[in-house]
Amino acid sequence: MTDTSEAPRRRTTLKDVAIRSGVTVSTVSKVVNNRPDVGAEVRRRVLETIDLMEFRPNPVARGLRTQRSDTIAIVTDDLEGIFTTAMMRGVEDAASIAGMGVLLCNSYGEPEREAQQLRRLLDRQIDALIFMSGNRVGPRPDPALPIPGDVPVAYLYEYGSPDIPAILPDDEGGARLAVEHLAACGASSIAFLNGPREWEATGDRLRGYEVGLTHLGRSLDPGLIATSPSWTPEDGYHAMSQLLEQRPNLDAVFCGSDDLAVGALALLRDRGIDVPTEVQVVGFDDRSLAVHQRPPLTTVALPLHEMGVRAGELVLNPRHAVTEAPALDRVPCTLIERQSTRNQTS
Amino acid sequence: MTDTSEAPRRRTTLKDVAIRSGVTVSTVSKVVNNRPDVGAEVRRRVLETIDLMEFRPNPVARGLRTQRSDTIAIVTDDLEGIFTTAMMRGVEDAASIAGMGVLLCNSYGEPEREAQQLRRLLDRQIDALIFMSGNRVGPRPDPALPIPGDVPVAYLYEYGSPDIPAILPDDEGGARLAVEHLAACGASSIAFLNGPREWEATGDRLRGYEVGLTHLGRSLDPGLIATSPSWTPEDGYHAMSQLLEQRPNLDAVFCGSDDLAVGALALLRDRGIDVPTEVQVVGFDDRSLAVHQRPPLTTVALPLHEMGVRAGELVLNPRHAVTEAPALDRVPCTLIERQSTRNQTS
DNA sequence: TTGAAAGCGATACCAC
DNA sequence: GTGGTATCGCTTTCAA
Repeated sequence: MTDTSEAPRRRTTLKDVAIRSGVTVSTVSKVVNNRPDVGAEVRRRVLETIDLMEFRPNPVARGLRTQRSDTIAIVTDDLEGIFTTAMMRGVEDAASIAGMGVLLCNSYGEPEREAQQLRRLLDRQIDALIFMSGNRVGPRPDPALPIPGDVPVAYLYEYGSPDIPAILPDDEGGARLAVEHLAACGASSIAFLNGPREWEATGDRLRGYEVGLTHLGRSLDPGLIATSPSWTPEDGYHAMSQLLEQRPNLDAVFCGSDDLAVGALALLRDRGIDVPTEVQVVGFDDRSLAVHQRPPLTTVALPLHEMGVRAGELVLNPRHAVTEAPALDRVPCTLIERQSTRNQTS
Repeated sequence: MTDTSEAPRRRTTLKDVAIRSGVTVSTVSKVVNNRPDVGAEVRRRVLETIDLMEFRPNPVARGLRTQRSDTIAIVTDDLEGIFTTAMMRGVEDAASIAGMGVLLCNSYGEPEREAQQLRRLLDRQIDALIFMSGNRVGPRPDPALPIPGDVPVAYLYEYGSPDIPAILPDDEGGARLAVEHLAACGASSIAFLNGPREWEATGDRLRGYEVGLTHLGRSLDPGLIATSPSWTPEDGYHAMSQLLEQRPNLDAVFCGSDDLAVGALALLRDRGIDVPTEVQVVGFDDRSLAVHQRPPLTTVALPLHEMGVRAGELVLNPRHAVTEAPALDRVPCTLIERQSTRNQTS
């Protein structure tokens, strides 16, 4: 095998830099960690040598000494969850500000794997831990391994023991947002095409729908609520047709997910009902498909990135937790206006 | 905040064990790494102390000394890819046999991120590297950072410079499998409902379809081939209807993906055409939805797990690469027989 | 402000 | 077989 890559020549160390710049390792170390007690001229010289020699401190050695790793780990049960990436980016953004890296681990939802992963992570001196659900908010059992008290922990998109702070989306508030938007756009009969009951978020969204209507001084009509047995567009399609059967005069429908909304849109199209002039539609989740619908779907966006950021900040500044201790942090959703609802200002 | 977890008491070290068992650290180290040069009695005693004290060697310290991390990293461009998890499990299985752990990193498909991640990984003394595509086989640029020659590298579900071995599914062979199965099940007019041309795998599958038919001594009929503009069931539905229009007498259809097959099944159902008595259907990928179709879908399974295993073994035994140097390893697909095709033996 | 030296927790070479 | 000890690369008192 002809070797195409660089020779594996020994990496330059603190000592190399020290010798080259005519000081001792102590001094170089101070410069690297930019401590104040270093003369300006010396610092300049050392810094110069550092990037001349392309020195990067060995994190393993540093870790041995400091017992830290500048790394925070995310343990998830579902890599493929459609929300993992967005949340992870949030965590990474928060982490990188603090000069930390993020590690992702998959427990496959198996406690045994989780324990194994945690053991590994803890052995590698992880500095903080975030347990994240990939696609579904809900309760979870305690970590498969007791976490040492000096490792901050948070739940993200899931929750459990009140000892561990959790970051969740404000599904209820999001649903209210949708209802209020529809009302503001002139809808008088707003239906709710809900997702499967077993999903915790659907309960929250239903509550938001009800609270929203009530708050608007409107009455609740059970005939305006349909529950789809699944999240698929197909079932959304059927549920929408039911809804129309029960309440032919409805002029708006709030869907519990974008997928359901896709189904609803399809049915409305098949029936020759125009969106948004005859019926307005709002989805939930702001999946990428929302923008590609005809018309582009107005939807409630989950604050995934922001949730990740908060989780990251939370574990990086555990002092917050001590003082404020917000066991449950509900992050507000935002409404993304597109063309499946009428413009509020027109 | 009342602390519910264990006190963070200092972890037990090699030295602790040594003292407790009345030997020196050298000896304990030997036992831990089960070196032969240790007396049976001493070994027993030390081992006993080890699990009495719940000693686990500190991988950071060990890493500093050995320059290794017992960890192999996977860098993927797509965490949410529907195939990531299965391949990752394969890698993990191969790794765990060698006592290695696996780290997953997301480059988000951005070279800059990839470079950043690689820098981090290399700094942390990763022992091997696998670049993995989450959902689509295709060529990729060289690693965003030159990889030191002593770190074995492999591509998984993607490929690039011939210096780096690649593990890919044998899409062509898989397609042949499907065609041959359909023929064996008595199909005389086998259509191919292909996916979008831009996807490399569809080309391979088309070739397999053609080679398969040719090999069976059948002629190729362009009218039996449809190309769906996307992978969605909707487009599969339409393509299937086209196919029937062009060749009303077809009695089998091989679909380029399970999703397309779902669409095809839907159309056949709508048309009142029975599967498998009138038309037999085979999918590709063996997604979980295949088994839930009516009838359950016969499909060609991608050897994802096996591919992961091979990638893992490859980077763990780079000597193989030196001698055999299989730049491209095509792993055979397997046929999963279900009820959308007629039983071969009946 | 700078430097000397003691670790962090393990491995490995070399005596005994 | 077992033990002493230098070493991996860096951080961190503590003196100078």
